Order: sequence, then C-alpha cells, then structure tokens
Amino acid sequence: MDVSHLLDDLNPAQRAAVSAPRGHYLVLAGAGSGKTRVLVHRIAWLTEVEQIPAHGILAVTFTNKAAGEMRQRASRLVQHGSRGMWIGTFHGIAHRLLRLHWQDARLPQSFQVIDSDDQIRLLRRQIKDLGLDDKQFPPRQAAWYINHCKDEGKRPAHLQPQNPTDNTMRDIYVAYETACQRAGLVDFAELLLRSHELLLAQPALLLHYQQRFGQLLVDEFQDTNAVQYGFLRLLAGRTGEIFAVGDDDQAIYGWRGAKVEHVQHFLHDFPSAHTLKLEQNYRSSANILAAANALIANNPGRLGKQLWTDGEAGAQIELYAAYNEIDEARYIIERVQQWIAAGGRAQDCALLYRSNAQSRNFEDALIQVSLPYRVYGGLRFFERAEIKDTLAYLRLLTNRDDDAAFERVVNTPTRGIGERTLEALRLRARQEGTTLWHGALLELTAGELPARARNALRGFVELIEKLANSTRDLELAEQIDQVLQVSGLHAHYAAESRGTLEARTDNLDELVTVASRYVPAESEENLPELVAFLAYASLEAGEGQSEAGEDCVQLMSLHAAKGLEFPLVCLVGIEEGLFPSQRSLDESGRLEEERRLAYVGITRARELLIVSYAETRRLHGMDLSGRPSRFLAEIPPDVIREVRPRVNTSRPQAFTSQRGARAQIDDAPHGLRAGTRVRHMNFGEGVVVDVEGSGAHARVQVKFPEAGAKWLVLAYARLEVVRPAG
DNA sequence: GACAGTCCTGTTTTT
DNA sequence: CAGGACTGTC
Repeated sequence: MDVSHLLDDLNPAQRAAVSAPRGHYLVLAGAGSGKTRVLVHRIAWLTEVEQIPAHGILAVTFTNKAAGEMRQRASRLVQHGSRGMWIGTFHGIAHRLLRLHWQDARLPQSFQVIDSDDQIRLLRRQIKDLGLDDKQFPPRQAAWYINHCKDEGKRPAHLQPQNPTDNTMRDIYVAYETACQRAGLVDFAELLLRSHELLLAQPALLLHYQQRFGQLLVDEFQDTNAVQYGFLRLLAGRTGEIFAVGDDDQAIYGWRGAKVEHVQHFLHDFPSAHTLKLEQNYRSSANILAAANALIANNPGRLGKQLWTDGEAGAQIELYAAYNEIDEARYIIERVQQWIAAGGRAQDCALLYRSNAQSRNFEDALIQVSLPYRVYGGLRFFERAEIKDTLAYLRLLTNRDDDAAFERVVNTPTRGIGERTLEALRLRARQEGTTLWHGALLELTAGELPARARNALRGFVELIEKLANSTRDLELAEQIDQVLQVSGLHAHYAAESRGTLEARTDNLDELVTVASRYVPAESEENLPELVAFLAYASLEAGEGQSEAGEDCVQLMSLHAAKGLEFPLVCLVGIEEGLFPSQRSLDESGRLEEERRLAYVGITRARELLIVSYAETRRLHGMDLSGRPSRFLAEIPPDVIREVRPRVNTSRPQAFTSQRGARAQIDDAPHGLRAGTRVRHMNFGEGVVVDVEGSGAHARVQVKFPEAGAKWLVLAYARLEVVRPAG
C-alpha cells in the first residue's frame, strides 16, 4: 500500500506519531510544531493503514474553528472522505448525543441550548424568586459557581455546603436546575455533564458507543475539564484507543475549570500509553523561540519539552518602554506602518493584549492613520440583542415552555404587558409548578387580571400561535422574515435606529440571509430545520463583524490568539498588575498560567516580536504608574533590544524603575519606588514595594517589619527616605 | 412605558 | 472614564 502521501512531508517525530502502532498516545506538541497536521494525518493513517472505518473515529477539539479546520483537512486527506466520522467540539458532540437520545437524557425533544447571557438572565429571575438580594448574590457569580460545579461533574446533591453562603448558592443551583428542566433549557456546561450522565446511566448505550468509537482523538488535551476527561475515559472504556495531543505549556484555561493534571491522569489511567514529543518548531525565528523557552523555563512542574528550530536567529525582539498608553499605541502603530511600508501586509500584524479593554487606544491610533483593522472578541453576531430577540420568538415557536425566551419577548416590542402582569404570571406559574406560557394560559382562562392586561396577554399568546401556524410550512428564512414582520420587531428596531448609526435592522436582514444560506451539519440532518438552526446559533455564536476578507491589522486578546500565528506580533501592555494581571498575583498557581499565556503570545510570532509597556496608564479614570512585567526580566537580554534608550539607566534597572523617563513628562514627584527604604512616624522603617498613581493621588505600598504591608497616601503620610532603591 | 439621571463596577472565553 | 444596571419621574 502506498502511504507516502501520509508521511512524506513530515519530520521524523511527526512521522513516528502519525504511523505509531495502535494504542494510547500522549503527544506533547510544542507551539508551532505541527500538531493539527499530525492529528489529521493520524486520522488518515488509521483509516487507510489500520483499516478503521470512518464511523469508528471520534475527534474532539475545543473551538468550532479548530473543529471546522480539522473536518476540512480530514475530508481532503482521507481517501474515502470523512463522512461518518464524528469530528467536533466537546459541546457539539455532547449536543449530538443529547439530540439522538433525548428521551434517555430526560429532555424534551425540542430542548434548546442557552448561552451564558440567557443563563444569567434566568439566574437573575431565580434569585429574585427565591427572595434573595441580587447584590449579595450577583447572577454572574451564581452562574460562575454553577458552571464550576458542573465542570467538576457536581450536581447540587453532591455538594456539602460549609457555610450559609454556600448553602444559598446551592439553593440557587437547585432552583436554576428545576427552572431549566421545566423549560427544556440546557446550558453549555449542562451539555457536557448531561451527556456524561447519559452514558453512565445507560449501559447499553455506552456499550454501543464504546464499540463504535474505537479511536478517540483529542486536540488541546491540556484544556480538558473534569467532565470532559471523564467523558473521554468513559467512552474509551477498555477497548477504545486515545490519541491525545496537547501542550502543558499552553494550558491557559485553568480559570474555567480546565486541568493540566489530566495529562498526568491520562498516563496513570492508561498505563500502556506512550508519550511522544514534537519539539521542532517551524514557526518562529530562533530569537523568538529562545525568549519563549527561557520564559517558560520559570514554571515549575512542566512535563519537560524543549522547542528548537533550525531556522535563522532572525531579528531581535524589540522592547519599547512607553511614557503612557497613548504613546504606546502611537509607537506600535508607527511600527506596524513601517512594516507595511517595507512590503508587509496589514493582516500579517497582530496586536495582542491581556484584556479586551486595551484595544481602544490602539483602535484610536489606527483610525488616526486610517489603517484598516479588525478587533476579535467583541459581541458576536448571534449575541446581539436584536438577534437574540428574534431567536427568542423562534424558540417559542418550537417550544412554548422556554421561559427564558418568553421573558425576553413577551413585551418586546412593548405591547402593554408590564411588570405587574408579568409578576402575576410568574406567581401563577410558580404556584402551579409550571412554565410561564402555561401560566399565561391559566391566567387567561381563570385569572383575575385587569381587562387591559388580559387583552394584552391574549394578544401575545395569539401572536405566537398565529406565527406557529403561519410559518409551519415555510422555508427557514421565510419563517424568520415572517416573525420579524408579524411580531413587529422589525418595525420596532427600524423606529429605534432611525437617525442612529447603529444598523440593527441591517443585522435583522443579515439574519434572514444567514438563515437562507444555512445548511445543517451532517449531525443535524435529522432535526427539524428550525431546531437545528437555533442550536447552531447558540453553539456557534458567529464571529464578530461580517467576515471581511479585507487586509486588516488584527487585534485580539492573548487567549483568542491561541492556535494562530503572525509574521509580526506586538505584545502590548506588559506591566505588572496588567500582565500578569493583579488577580493572578493574589491566587496561587495563577502566575504560572499567566506565564503560559505570555508563552502563547510570544510563540505566535514568526519573524518579528515587539513588546511594549507603559510607565503610566490611565485605568478606570486614574493614572497608575506601572512597573514592567516580571516576564520581561525572564527573557535573555541578548535576544531583546530596547528601542528607546532609557535616560541614564541600563536595561536591568530600567525594568524596575520608572523614574528616568517619567521625570520628562510629569512631576516625577516623590522619587519613591520599589526598594526605597522609608521611615514612617508610627510604623518605623520599611521598604516600598509598590507605587500607584501620581500627584495628589499617589500612593505607595510599604512593607513594615512590624505592621506588615500598608498602603499610604503620600500627601498625608509624610514619609522620610532612609535609603533610595537600587 | 419611556427616558433621564445616578450608581457602580470594572480579566481572560468557548461553548 | 465609560458602559451597564437600576431608580425615579412624567
């Protein structure tokens, strides 16, 4: 058999992984080492050489994008095509299972997937209904708590509240669960947990899938949470073989339940598993790689992997110490312009930041020089209010019990159903243990609503029924159009956006277009089209703006950049407190994750990496002076080049000082910085550990041997310098 | 029910 | 500072 097309252009390590004999494998694949390639080639190898039928293969990823890419590449590479394989995200696959076995999963056939926004709204409702103060129990926090529990595989019954707060949280969890179950709603974490429980509770079903999927392939294995790992393990059973690809150095989702430890668990749970490493990097210049390697070496407990390249050293990393965030943006954009002037393309430049809020200054600067750009990670198409309103109508058409949808549109556009009518409805529904829709029907037949409210409510109920009837046999796009017209939503948004730049009606039109082009995925071919479309909308919220193929500078968070690469990467805002973020400094273990995030950022760059920080940054309306990130000091000096020489200081000192440059632009008032020894009349002698703000707001944190660390406002504290720092 | 004024709070994000 | 949530008035 000729398998050369599967192995030809692979390096020895990649080849070894792709053509390994059947069994369990853990492939530790460094950044830029061709891991997706190996995964796809492995799929092809399994089908062509090991004669595994397509339907025996299950491949999971974390993002729709990755899944789409894998699907596409697999269908091209595999001779007999990829039809029959299950390739998708964990959530997508879980959804598929639940759709196929909705009865066994104790779900209504028309169950709907809700996104985090719906989840929070629903929770707000539950918290109110429990008579709790939503200041004390913010819906966001409750959502976080519940998702966290579900990620760990915990139902309320598994929890042992230690204190009143935990107890209340559990109550909220219970109430939320009941509400979801009644309304036929499933949130993202629930998809995973529910399908895991489904397999656990139905041995016959489990056996069926275990026998079917003899080969399980997992991408980004380091990002699996407990339920996902449990799911994999369960599905593998005694016979299934797992091919897991991951990189412990790129584990950046610990904060949402992912556990790198699963890599170790895997080796423990599958003792026959072999570990393979892909360490040759094809992406970055040697200098960039050296920086990444040196940085990540500071993390303890790594599985051990050293990326290397036989490529050229390349340009040194540029470091720019900006005066403030405006200067930073100005400089970075200037460099981007230079790159383009030298023949580069705008789309080859990426600006990466720790938090999305940082994009603004760069956007301003880009607008000023009229460079086209694109910001990733804002509100996505299916998350827009007008789109969600429309979808809520559609949801009600498929499932009247969908309380979240009901609440959303019962009075949108306004039709005279006010808060007190709604309150009566909710009360009725709660008393009867039923849904709002049902409550409304009861209220209409037997209620004591004032005539006006009653008529308004009847109007709504009739509207939904009428729409359900009139759209039954229409094409999806026509259904949506019909809903938009008859419900008055289109007119509502047309009236609202008159005179505004915001083109909400354009989005509504776009929704109709999207629907007209919608083709259900292979896995959803058997579903009613509308149900499939709604699931698609929730699971794949769509990219931000329209897919402009334009040549744009790319702006995104570091998290969003994972898996991507760019010739020029600008890593901005590299300041203590910002990156690593303040909150990561407070919790143990988080700093390592921040470092991995930095590692991810650095390894996105192919040719040139520019890093920058601002000595002063306006944040939340206050000027803060920041110190350069500790991560900078972890990069070997010889691969980095400071672009603007600092006033009278050499580099290592420049990293801990903000005095030189600051003196030029503002008051450089107190001369205090980290390391300065000061005396306080009450606390005695101490060492400055942090400086914040300027002028009248300036504060310093001083560590005193007796009193501990204190924040002192300079204007009041009358500190005396004992010995300057450095 | 619409609108204006006030309060408050600000990571990362996919699904 | 700025966007969102909430309150109070007409």
